[in-house]
Amino acid sequence: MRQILVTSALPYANGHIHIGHLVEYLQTDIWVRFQKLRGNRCIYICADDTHGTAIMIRARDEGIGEEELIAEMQQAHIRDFAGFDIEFDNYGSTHSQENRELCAEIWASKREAGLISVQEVTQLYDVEAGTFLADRFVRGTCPFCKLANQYGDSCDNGHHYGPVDLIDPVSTLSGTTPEIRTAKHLFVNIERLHGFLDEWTQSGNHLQPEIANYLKGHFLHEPLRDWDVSRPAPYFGFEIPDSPGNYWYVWFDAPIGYMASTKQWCDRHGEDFDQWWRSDKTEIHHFIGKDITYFHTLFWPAMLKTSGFSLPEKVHIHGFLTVNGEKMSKSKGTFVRASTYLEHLDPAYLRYYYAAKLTNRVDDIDLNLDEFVAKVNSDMVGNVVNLASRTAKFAARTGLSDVYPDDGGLFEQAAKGGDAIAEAYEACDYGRAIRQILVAGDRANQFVEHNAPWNLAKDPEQADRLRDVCTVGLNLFRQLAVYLAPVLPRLARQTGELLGRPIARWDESKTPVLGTSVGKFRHMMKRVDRQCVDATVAASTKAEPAGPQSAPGAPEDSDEPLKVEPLTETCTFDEFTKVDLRIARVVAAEDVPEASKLLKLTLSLGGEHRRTVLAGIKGVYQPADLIGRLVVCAANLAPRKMKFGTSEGMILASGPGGKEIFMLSVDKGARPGQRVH
RNA sequence: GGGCCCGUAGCUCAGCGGUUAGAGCAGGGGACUCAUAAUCCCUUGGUCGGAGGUUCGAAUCCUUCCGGGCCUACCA
Repeated sequence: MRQILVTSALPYANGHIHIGHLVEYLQTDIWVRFQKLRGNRCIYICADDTHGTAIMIRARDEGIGEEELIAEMQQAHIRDFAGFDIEFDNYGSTHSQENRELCAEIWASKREAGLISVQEVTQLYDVEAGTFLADRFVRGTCPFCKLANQYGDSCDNGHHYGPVDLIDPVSTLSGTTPEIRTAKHLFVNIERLHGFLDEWTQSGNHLQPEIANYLKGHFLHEPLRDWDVSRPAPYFGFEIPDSPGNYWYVWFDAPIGYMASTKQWCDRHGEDFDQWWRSDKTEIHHFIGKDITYFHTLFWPAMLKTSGFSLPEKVHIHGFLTVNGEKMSKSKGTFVRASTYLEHLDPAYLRYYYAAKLTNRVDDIDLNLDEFVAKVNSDMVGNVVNLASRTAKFAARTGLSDVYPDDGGLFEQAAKGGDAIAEAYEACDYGRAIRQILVAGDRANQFVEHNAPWNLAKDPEQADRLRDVCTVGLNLFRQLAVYLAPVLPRLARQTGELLGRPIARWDESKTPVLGTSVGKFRHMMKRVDRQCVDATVAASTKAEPAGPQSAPGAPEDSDEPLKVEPLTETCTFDEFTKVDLRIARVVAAEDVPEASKLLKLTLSLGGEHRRTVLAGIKGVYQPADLIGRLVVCAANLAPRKMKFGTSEGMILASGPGGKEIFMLSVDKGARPGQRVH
């Protein structure tokens, strides 16, 4: 019997669980249920990730204390997970006494190993809010391309810089201009463990091959940079014991939360913590998304290594969720919260659909809503549950036969197939497992079809034969329920109730149930109603709670854009008139093949006045569609030499970037060359 | 510029060196009527992104190109 400790990444206490998160928690829950069903000793550990600036700011905005905020959010998370039958053995919090102590212990071992150094870090400081500003809390003008309203670390054109280099920086917390301040931060030297990380990441099957390659090419081919693990006060987190006024950075204490949550479980169950985190007896498996690969495959093993804890046996990394082939979108209603889903749909649907789609690769998975309806209905209701539905009624009268009847080897075949299905689950290749289960379901339906119990039921002399056919049908169904139990625990429970024997172990697929009575059949899964899916999307489309009531019929505009890009400082009329905006006609437009975002436009300001402008709108606008249209351009902007030529102005457009760029258009009658006042 | 993943039937995907390339769904035809308009049988449909190469044999291995996605760097 293996002893296995499994974790999912800790959800951040700053937001609610949505269907994207659920890919991971369902993937993990299925794996854990599988392990338990197989008879392995397995615990599923998780917790809320509660520290950091974002929590501090949010609590301040809501006018409540951080601890109140995180307590409420933890309750909401636990409720959402429970609604999807995600069953943790312990769900803790990084803001716990256990975590504080473990952080201190690990910290002490880093000190002892001489891995901690102090370095000066210069950051922007918001005097009014009384806090240093993380990059995403600063907006300003890019020092390279002069693009306004950019984050503190990089701009939409892909330039990288430090927040201190931003032109006209503004704090998004207070709207004031931050000042530059220097503070001492504590750093962990990871480079000293470079050799170990080379070895650990590249051998032993701890990582998927594409991840191991990625690390080799991106981080391990050069010296590893020191890791900044402290933040100066004020910060919501744990103060570093030997460095008053400094707090552990949220990413230092978050993974330690896995251990702290395990500790709570151990204390509740009289278990020895060291048997789980300092023992070769226990396999540790982390399930995470590809976005946090870096922390779990480099820093985390390095931290564990120097502190003498067990290293993960495997870090399982999954991709992101797309819906209908696109990123989840609030405006399209595909950013669906767990709680919203549960108001309209059965969690079993999503558990099944994700399982059918998941592989052991890092690929993104797509939730196609049409396919979601079709797949659940035809696979689960039409194929699997239908087996019970079409035989249980007859068997309720007769019970099951005492001796397993001849079924042409179907039961044995499906029993043997269990090993391959188990292998697929073990490898996190759930899609493969599901495919095999469905094949067994097809064969079982054929058996029922050929033996037509509905005809046997008409002839009293065929009663024994009828009972035998139903005994086979229900036992073949039960095998499917066993194999699907990790994915559909409720179906397994209902099957246990129907046949009077609970499903508790994988091996029960090898032994038929005989000689028992059969309960009254009740639908085990309803067909997915397309309207409920639409209702879920509609309920998710509602904008964030809008501000003041607007006139009936008026569009309800969210204030999100303003939050993302707060208004800048007042400028005078004279300053405004310094920018000479002109109407221009696009007379030529061509692709810049080597550039990823640029189109080369030739603008006419009337007569012979031409301007060449390189505009970052490739992929959003087609060159052919632009020719002839009127645009607004900043005409007196100093020419800028760029990699692909000189740009002699800018086209006015709004939007956050990426595919969302919206050029300003001009009402009819405007003429090229006219000034915009 | 570098890296990774993907490109197989209308859709979602399996197959990853060996008989005429598969499944589910969708489409077409039939059967059945126990079952949640479920099920069963038959069937249409693919120069396996393109081109080279290795091999007795390639969807499968190699090279290269094209297309899609992601990551990362650099330039301005």
